[in-house]
Amino acid sequence: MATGTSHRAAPEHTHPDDVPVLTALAALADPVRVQLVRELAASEDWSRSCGTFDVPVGKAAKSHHFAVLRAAGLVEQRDEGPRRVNRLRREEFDARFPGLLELVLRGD
Amino acid sequence: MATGTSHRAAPEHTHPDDVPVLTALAALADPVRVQLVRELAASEDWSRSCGTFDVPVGKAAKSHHFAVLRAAGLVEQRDEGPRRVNRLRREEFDARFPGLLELVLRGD
DNA sequence: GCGAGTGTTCGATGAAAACCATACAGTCAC
DNA sequence: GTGACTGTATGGTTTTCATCGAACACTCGC
Repeated sequence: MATGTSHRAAPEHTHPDDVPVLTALAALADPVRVQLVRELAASEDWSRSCGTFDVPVGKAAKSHHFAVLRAAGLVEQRDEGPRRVNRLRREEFDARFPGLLELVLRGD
Repeated sequence: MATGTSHRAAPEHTHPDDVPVLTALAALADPVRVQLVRELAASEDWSRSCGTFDVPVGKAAKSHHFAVLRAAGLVEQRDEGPRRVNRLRREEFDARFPGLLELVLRGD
């Protein structure tokens, strides 16, 4: 086998270009996911693993929310040893849905 | 009693400025409501009563959806005789959530 | 007043989604 | 290998929301 050996299934990603508007809106219409996105936006790319996010739900639910964000083209994930680190797809998502991310990050 | 007599309760409106982001996103994360907003955007202000929108739900559900849109600051309503006519709050909503409405109207 | 037309409210139902606890699958250090 | 750690998958509960049918309220023309 080649180098970079990982026997774990790579997470499935969806590019923002392939995401319907309704999917993007539904993904962002949840307080927990918005909090994840905001924390992620305030961090360096690939600096945060899923477990480091402080949201008031169990880890199973957290994992589910990350899957939703991935499917909405908002988050990219990569395996780094035992943990899965994240990156907010700022530019790609912004190119597809101009202003939307900024709106969510701005807050109230 | 003064002129313009209406014994019907005026619909409660919420100004976009008082709408949380999550409420706005949740309101627009529904296919029926998006269709209503799009049809409304393609019509003149105050030209369409609730019944004239062609969505695949009964009138009870339709009434509910209009209430949600009102609460999200997206729609303004006024009673005109027996019917309730609508207006999309384009500028006010756009001032509060720049780009969001345009995003939804653009479609996919 | 009466009847037709329009829209809201109420109660109930069904579907979707969030959530948890548990069990499982990798990765790493030892 | 064993054990600690991290995240995913599964099964089941709870909550939320869209929907409908029926009843109600209001307006208007007759």
